[in-house]
Amino acid sequence: MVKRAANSGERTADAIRRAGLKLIYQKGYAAVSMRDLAQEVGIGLSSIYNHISTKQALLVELLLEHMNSLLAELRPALAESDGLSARDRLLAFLLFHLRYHLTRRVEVFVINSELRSLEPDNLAEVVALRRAYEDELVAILQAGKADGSLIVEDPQVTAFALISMLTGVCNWYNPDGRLSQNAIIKMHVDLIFSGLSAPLPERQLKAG
Amino acid sequence: MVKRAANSGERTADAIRRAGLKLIYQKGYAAVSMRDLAQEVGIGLSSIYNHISTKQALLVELLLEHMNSLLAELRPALAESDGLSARDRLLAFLLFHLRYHLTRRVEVFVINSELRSLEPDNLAEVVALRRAYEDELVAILQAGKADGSLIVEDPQVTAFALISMLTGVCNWYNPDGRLSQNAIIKMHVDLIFSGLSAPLPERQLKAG
Amino acid sequence: MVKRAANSGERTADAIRRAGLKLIYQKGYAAVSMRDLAQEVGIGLSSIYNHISTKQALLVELLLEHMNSLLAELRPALAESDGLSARDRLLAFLLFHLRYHLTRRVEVFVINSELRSLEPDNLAEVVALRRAYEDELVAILQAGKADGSLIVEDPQVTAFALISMLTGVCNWYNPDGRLSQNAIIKMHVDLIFSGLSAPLPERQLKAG
Amino acid sequence: MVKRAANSGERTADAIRRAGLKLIYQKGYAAVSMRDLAQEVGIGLSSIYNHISTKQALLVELLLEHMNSLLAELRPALAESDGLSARDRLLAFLLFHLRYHLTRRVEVFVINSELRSLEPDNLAEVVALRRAYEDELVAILQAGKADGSLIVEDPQVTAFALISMLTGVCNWYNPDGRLSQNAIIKMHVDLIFSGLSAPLPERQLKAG
DNA sequence: GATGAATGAGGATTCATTCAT
DNA sequence: AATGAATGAATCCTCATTCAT
Repeated sequence: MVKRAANSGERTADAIRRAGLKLIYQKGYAAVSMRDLAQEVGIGLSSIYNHISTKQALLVELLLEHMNSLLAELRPALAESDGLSARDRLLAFLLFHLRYHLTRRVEVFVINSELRSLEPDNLAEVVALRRAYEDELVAILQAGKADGSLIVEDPQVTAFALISMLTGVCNWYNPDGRLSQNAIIKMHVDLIFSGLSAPLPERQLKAG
Repeated sequence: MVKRAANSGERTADAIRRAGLKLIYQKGYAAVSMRDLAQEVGIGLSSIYNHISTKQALLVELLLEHMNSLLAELRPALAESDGLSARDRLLAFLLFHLRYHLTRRVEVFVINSELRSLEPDNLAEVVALRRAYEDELVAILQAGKADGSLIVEDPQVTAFALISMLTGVCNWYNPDGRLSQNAIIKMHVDLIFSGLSAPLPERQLKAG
Repeated sequence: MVKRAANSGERTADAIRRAGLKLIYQKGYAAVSMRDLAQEVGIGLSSIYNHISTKQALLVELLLEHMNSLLAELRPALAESDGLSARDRLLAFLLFHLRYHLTRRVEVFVINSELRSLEPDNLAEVVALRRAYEDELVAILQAGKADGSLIVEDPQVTAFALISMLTGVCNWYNPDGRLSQNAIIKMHVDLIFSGLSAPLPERQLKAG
Repeated sequence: MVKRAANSGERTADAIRRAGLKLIYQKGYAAVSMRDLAQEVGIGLSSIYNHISTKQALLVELLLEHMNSLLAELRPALAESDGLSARDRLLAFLLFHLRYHLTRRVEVFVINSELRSLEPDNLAEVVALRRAYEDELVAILQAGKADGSLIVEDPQVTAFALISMLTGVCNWYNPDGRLSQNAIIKMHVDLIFSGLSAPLPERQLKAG
């Protein structure tokens, strides 16, 4: 009795993913009920199970899809600076990371807050991808430390610190706010490369 | 079967707060059940309600207590550098923030992940305190921008960026790990003040 | 384990209403648990919520349905005596009221005992219907007072008194008892129209 | 540490009874919690159990006390009309009943609505007293039927009808309302003795 | 006599999920 | 693919009652 376009199944499945992402972002995985989800999508509760097998499966799917696309887009972004210095590669990484995270704030927030909602096996899978991403940055920092183009004492710690800072923008960035993405990106890049300390003459003399 | 001691009431209430903090940290507020909490404390489920009025009230109490103690301890820490330059005051802030957050990782994690579990009124109260804390940093950055001791384009953005980075250590710091608190603190302070870019002669020349 | 039929939904909903009415009659609204109700219906506890939204909603539904049907049936019953004297209209009202209340004793008892279990808004709605019913009687008594066919000092008070008396039969009438509905109705009508006082000659003389 | 007047125990017990009566009247026995009761009295929850053994025991105590005092006051009220006609004795009963019920509306309401909250043994005890009261009225009606001073077909049914009507005043009487107790009493007595039917000339002729 | 703390049982309601239609 | 009905387990919280202090 109910007729839909040929790909209505895919459309519904997509709607479920989108609604799931939105609701998990707003309320957290544990606080989102399948009823909430069904209502947001506009279908009956039990219909959801024609498209996903489990609430947990939906979360896993969302997180894996995010991590895979993050990694998939990182490689070409870094490739452009392939022969260049670690410093340039770091710049490329930063630009990519910030652009990507500012654009997909919701996914980023979710993955950072819902790791603990994952069952062990699923957690391992997601964490592996996340580590792969971090390792790209660690590798750059190690190279920079080696070639002297970057001042890095502990690449792992620095990588964590940078990712924490850069990912934090998702928590407050508002696309309708007073600052453009480019402005925000520039500020962060400057901060990371140059720090806050002003190299004033007198201070340089004192130090000397 | 019933155990009682002089101030058993206070002791139980404390145990509930401690257990609540721990469980919320591990599983998230929404995923912690009052049964879990009772079992962790080692009392009957209904006994919990002799000490807290509501699950939500427990969360609020934990978060407010944390924010209040954070602010209370910040003031004296900053007071020591009262007459000094903005740069010195920033250093004092960074040292305090890192030390405090490395010491109370659990509370910090909880407050950063459970704001969305707060009912509107409670959220407003907690957020107000959090803003007061951030504003201390913003004020320092503004002063540094004004007196030229710090390179800051947008104090608000920089404050967010710094807090994101500094708070991120809670996510990975392990007191039994290979790095001491002091080492971690030093790395972060260096990164914030000086950035990663190495001021090598050849680069300066190139740039010039 | 799962039973289903064409319109099993409606059937279950009806069964819930019937069981609810019966249990509330027997034990009182506050003393009926949803477990009791589910057991009486013969379904799982949580299944009830596929048919009603709330325990309170069930009560409201029962009471409103009763009041609406009472009013709906009153109008045609009165219509037959439309052009007649107030005395005749009163008789029609009494006959209708007694017949109806003797037939639906359970609903009548419930509505008289559970008004205080209603939340304010629901109470207002039910009370409005109840007042509409009372007003029909008040209007008849007023007309009778006006045309002199009835001795009525205060129509409102008399209406309350009559309804109290007539509704009281629900508390003791037993369809298997020694008295038929008709006998009971006759006694009440006689009492209301003529009172208990015997018009003995000597007394009439004394009064004269 | 806590000192009270000598009879503070009795005072508290009384306060509990009063508060219990009030709350049961307002919300119904099942809906009143011991917490409610303690709060109304202004003492700690567990302190209640120094004065009553059980929630049910409180209800029984209230109801028995009411019935006993009702019966105790009825006897002298009837004694005054001891040698007189059944009609006069009925009048005495009506006056007593109305006066008493108008004065102790709360107790009357409670006993009429909470019989079903009584455990079987307690119910039997209360019902026995209630029957004794009703039997006084039945006896008067029987006497009136025998001596011809009252028109009564079935004394039992008439007794129920009268008590229902007379007790109903508790549901709407308001001591601050427009009608005095005396006015209300007169109306009811007139209604019971004379009925509503007006003895108009033409009707008398028709009847003759 | 008063009470703070404890408790097992039970309160209404929601949970994720299944399955026949 | 969609769904209404069903369900056992779990949700937060309140219940009347007890008892050591």
